[in-house]
Amino acid sequence: MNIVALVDCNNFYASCERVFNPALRDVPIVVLSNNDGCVVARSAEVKALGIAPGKPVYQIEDLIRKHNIRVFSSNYALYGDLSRRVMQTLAEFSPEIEIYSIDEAFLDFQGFSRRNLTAYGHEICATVKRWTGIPVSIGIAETKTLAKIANRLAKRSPKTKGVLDLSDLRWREKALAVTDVGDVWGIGGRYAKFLRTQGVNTALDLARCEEGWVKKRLSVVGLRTVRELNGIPSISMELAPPVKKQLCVSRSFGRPVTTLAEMEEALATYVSRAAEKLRRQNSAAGSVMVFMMTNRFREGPQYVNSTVIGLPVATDCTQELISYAIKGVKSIFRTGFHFKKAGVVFGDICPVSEVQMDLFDMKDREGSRRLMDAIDTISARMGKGLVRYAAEGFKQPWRTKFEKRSPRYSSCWEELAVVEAVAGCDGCEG
DNA sequence: TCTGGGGTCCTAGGACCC
DNA sequence: TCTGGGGTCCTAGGACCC
Repeated sequence: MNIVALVDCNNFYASCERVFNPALRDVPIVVLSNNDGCVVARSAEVKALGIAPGKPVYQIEDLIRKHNIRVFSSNYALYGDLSRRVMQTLAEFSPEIEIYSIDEAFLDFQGFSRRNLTAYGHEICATVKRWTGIPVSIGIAETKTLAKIANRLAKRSPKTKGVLDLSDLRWREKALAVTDVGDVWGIGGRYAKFLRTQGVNTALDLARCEEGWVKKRLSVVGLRTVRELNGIPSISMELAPPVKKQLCVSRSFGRPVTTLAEMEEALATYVSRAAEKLRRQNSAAGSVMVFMMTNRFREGPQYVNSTVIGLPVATDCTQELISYAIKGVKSIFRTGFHFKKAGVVFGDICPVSEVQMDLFDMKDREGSRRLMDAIDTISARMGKGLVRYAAEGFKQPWRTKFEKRSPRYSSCWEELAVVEAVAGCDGCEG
């Protein structure tokens, strides 16, 4: 029998902030999106206050003051590093693991069925907590979609102590009956609304829908979901991270951009980040799309535009990609607007080894390859951003804000956590 | 003053070809 | 008055995820 576990970190970003700062334990915490704009993560205390995810922070200033909520900018260096540690720990417990997102992983438990899976789950929770400081919950079931539901219930019910095994049929129906259709993995806001108009209100209602009808109204994706709810595995484990077909880097600006020069700097910077990602997966991009937009939430003249530049020869070389992107920027930039956000999307991505060459291509590709290797090596050894293109600008006044970021405790020498010895401390051993 | 970022997949419809 | 049929490819838009 197919058995899969979904391990999900509890309030991951908020939990990360607590790992190196015990004073934050039991204190309400929110973590903000880029530019310190919206709430993207909440501790349990904040969820209890009813603050919705995605809430713009300026709309909850009063609540923050009243309940003394601690507010943090996103600290991706910290979260990424702790995520890696959690995943490494999980890999000890199953030969097959799919890292689904920064805070979730599916473990294949096939062949484990004779064990007491609930006890095994508790052992995983305890080990991850001990080794990384991060609390996790685990849902176990025959399919990924059911494991998601099990996980959600495990988080909600204190009785489960963080682990719920739904592989027993008797429990499955009960679990589906208490799960709102909108809380099913794969059913978003639009589908949930539509399904409710059809009298489909719970996961159990959805599981009992006729397959032909589901396929017609929710496409084959919805059909897979329904089958999964009935215990038929229809979404397989992805053991290796898939090569990206599209790579995007976009950011809101810390303050409005009004000049072409600044817009070019910003785009050059984003292209540089995107090109690093591209090289990490050994790919080359065949097209570059750039876009820019004003702030749709503000009064004043609005402008949104984008342009795609097809490359004669696909490349992973930063300076070449920057030059195409700058051409795009020049073609769509207009003065007289306060730009809020811009970005770059690489498309027509193919493996570097399969790049179609051009008979009349005169570029020194071997030379650029060596340059890229050198830059990537320096960045890896000496720190990101140490070497960069002049086109990226120096002061970068438009940069995204992270004004409330905690120290990068685990990935930056200057910001390591400091432990002060206290005389007479009896908690120390040896 | 202040409203995130980065992805995937599927479908419908148009263009184009024979 | 009359206007085939079937296939492929591409793109835009819509849905979803964290």
